Amino acid sequence: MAAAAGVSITTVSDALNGKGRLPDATRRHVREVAERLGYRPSAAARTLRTGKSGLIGLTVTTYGDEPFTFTEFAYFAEMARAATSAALARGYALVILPATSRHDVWSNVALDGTVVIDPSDQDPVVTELVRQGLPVVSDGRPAGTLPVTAWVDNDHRAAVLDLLDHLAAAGARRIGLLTGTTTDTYTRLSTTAYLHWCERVGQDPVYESYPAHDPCAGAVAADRLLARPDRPDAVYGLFDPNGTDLLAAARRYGLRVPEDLLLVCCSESTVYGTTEPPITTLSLKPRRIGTAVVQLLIDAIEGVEHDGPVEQVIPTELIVRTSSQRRPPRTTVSAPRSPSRD
Amino acid sequence: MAAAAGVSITTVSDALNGKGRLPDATRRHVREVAERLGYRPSAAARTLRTGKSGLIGLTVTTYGDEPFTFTEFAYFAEMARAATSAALARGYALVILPATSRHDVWSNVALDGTVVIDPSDQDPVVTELVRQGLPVVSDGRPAGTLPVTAWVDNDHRAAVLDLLDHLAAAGARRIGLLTGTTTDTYTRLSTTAYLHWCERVGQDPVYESYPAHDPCAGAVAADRLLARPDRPDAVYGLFDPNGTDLLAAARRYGLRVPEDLLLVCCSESTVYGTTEPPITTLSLKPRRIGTAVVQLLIDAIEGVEHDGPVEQVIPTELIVRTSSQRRPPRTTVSAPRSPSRD
DNA sequence: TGACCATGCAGAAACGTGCCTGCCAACTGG
DNA sequence: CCAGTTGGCAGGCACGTTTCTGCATGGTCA
Repeated sequence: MAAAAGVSITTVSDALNGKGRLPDATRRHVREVAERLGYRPSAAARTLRTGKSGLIGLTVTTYGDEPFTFTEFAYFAEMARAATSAALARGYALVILPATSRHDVWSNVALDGTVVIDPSDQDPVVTELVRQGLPVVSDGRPAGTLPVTAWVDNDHRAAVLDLLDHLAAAGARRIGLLTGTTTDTYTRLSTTAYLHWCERVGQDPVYESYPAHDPCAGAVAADRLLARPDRPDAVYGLFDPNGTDLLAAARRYGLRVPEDLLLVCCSESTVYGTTEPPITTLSLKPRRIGTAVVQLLIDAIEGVEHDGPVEQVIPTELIVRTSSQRRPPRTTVSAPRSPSRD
Repeated sequence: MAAAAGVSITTVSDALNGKGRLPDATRRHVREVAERLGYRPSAAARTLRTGKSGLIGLTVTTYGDEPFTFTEFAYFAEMARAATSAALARGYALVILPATSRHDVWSNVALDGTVVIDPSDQDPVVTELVRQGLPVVSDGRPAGTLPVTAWVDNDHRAAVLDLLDHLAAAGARRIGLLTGTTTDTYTRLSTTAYLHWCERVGQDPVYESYPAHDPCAGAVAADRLLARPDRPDAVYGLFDPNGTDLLAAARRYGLRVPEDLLLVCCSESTVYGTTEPPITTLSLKPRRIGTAVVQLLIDAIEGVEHDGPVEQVIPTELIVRTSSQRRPPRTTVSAPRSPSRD
């Protein structure tokens, strides 16, 4: 390449990177030759020399044997998409990595930093990365003393309390919970918020737990919850598929929604706008979270100072639909759903 | 590191890579010191030296301004998940890249090869990669003379013909199609298969098109299709959300499913098992496609010879549910859905 | 006219591997 | 006892950048 342009290696580098003291003529000439030859500088060499790879990792905690939970929960898909977009917009690319510390893969890729979704307490991957001096930003407030660079999360407690108040205001006397057996922060915070609320209003807790990664178990647990002698007249489901599961279970028991049973679930799926009846959902705004996480990470990589705290709380949104309104509005032709933009 | 272990750099390299002529004692010693120091060989240097990065790209064609379509279609999410798993299982990591040839990102990452989902004819990214000598495997039979290394696809034509026969056997007299305005291979093949089928059985085609990336437009198009004077008594929707869209539209027009309207859509979403009524779906088996694509790509990277053709056709699966059966089975308590495993 | 500076470029040292080559010691066979 | 072989390691080059330094040349100013 340098030979083809009749200049030195230094000049090529300077011309392409806009550095050095070169007249425009030389710069143009070099770029033109590079274009003609289809020359692409070696990313590996650049990375070796500069120490920056332009790659950031994305790690999703794994339930079960499958490495990812992308599919079951629209949350992860949306969050990952937003993160990818945000990274690309700033010239970075995203690498998807397993949460398990498989040396052979992790050490094969030179990362500038990593996004970790829902890290467990004492997460070995995180501690290893931090030891290497790499910035780590987590989606989900880190448990314990996990030394992340920054984190982004919702206020799960407030969201659940607000949601339960909403159900109570709609007439619910006994609200049930469909929750998970896993110990991740989301499940834990949401469940304790529920228990607190029950204590505050003097209701006996009514809940069923199941392993969230098993879609079959979700349907069974929904059934169990509605089969109880102390059957709730409203249910909040913590996970994405709970809405359809609960709706199906309600139909099996002849319960009308919302007349006999109020329903809310936490989901990012748009299908709940067109179910019969449409189901109220709690959105955690994964796109905003994915974007925020990546921004914080790249800021840390590039040494941008944050005077504020490196914690960011994203507000949730309760999308109220028919399933949580005791008096459903007069049935009218519902407008086609419109795309939500954040 | 070499100094800490009291050996030469060569010995360290040989010890960690299992090469050279070293007694087990030395090998163990070096590995132990490396472990103690938390030493990780530089991925950038290794890549520079060997020419292999252990990274493969994943590119999704973009509709509209958002770089990815992950969310709308469970297909992409499942396919990406399977591809990621398959790559990791063979020691590779996946990098998500934009389909647009943004130099700054593409040239920042050293790839060993790339998976391209649904490349357009004359795709500039593909031709550029091939020019660089990198293997490219596409999900979707490449249009025109696109020089991909290998490809994997379904037999869309056969799938559609089979599906239409199924609807006709269930009593459909006039089958409508909800299709897209885009020119990707999937849409094109499916639509022409529909037109062929219509011609064969002597039915006038009844279809509505809309830009598939716009979820709002899908609902409107579904409405349009059922509002036509030549209203079909069965509809096949090419895209994931069409099922719920059509169901909602049918309710608005007072049409019972499946008594007045048979419904099938192409989707990987599990929600169609619990809608009212459950909707028959055509599954393209994205997990098998994602796995196959990555296997072929890594085989090409590692120089594994294929005596057979480097084309692979994955069978589709028609998951028959109530919505496409004119005589619905006696209503019974439907079993909770079980996870499908491929 | 000589000192000084700006301009335009080239040389060369790293970055951290992998691998080829080579050297020394010890062992082996005749 | 000596040539040949084998085991055990170290030296050193190359991968393709970035960047620091340095060397000319020509212009400016006192």
